[in-house]
Amino acid sequence: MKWANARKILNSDPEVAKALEENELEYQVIREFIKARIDKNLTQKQLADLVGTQQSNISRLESGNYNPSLEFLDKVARALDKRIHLNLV
Amino acid sequence: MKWANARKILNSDPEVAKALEENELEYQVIREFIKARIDKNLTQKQLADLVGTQQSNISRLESGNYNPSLEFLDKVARALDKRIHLNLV
DNA sequence: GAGTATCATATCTTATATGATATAATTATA
DNA sequence: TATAATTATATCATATAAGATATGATACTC
Repeated sequence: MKWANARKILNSDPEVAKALEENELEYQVIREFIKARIDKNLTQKQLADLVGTQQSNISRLESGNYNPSLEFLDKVARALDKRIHLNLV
Repeated sequence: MKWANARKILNSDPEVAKALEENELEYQVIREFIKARIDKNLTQKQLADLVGTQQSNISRLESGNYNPSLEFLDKVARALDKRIHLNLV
């Protein structure tokens, strides 16, 4: 199934649609970071060491229900040899 | 003077270059938010009311030396009828 | 230049992000 | 299937974000 289709079905329930809309950014950010880590073939532990934190904290970031600061995201991004681009659209 | 030129001069001092590089994201984000607010002809007070916070907190965001959370930035963006796009590049 | 609007700064309180450790759950490998 | 590797979850301590109020500094307007 195409995502557009799945999204249409999900949106038909107002509560689901609302939850999706409100958490769009969070999940997009999580996906970006997980993808970047996997692309570099790093474990959470390895990334944690590069960042200077613990594996559990990387897991917390990647698992959601979390509101990271811009600086923390920036640190993780740099450990992944990336830079954050943030735009208002 | 073109920015590229100014940047070249600034970069010639390693300490200045380092400070610039480290704070690039912060200043870019600040500029985005200030521009979006001005474009909508809102005062900090008006934006604060829309966000549900105080004028001083908007000023704190726009004045730097601050490490906002993703959620706070998202709230402000939405009050400005914008959405945050965050990418790793 | 007095009065007003806007923004910056200082400071307090409270909520929560982050560092940290331990351990459970899950997945990969032999 | 047992062992190891990896990830998720729980929890505590500490640092700090964010709400809030007050007031100082700057810029407009009359």
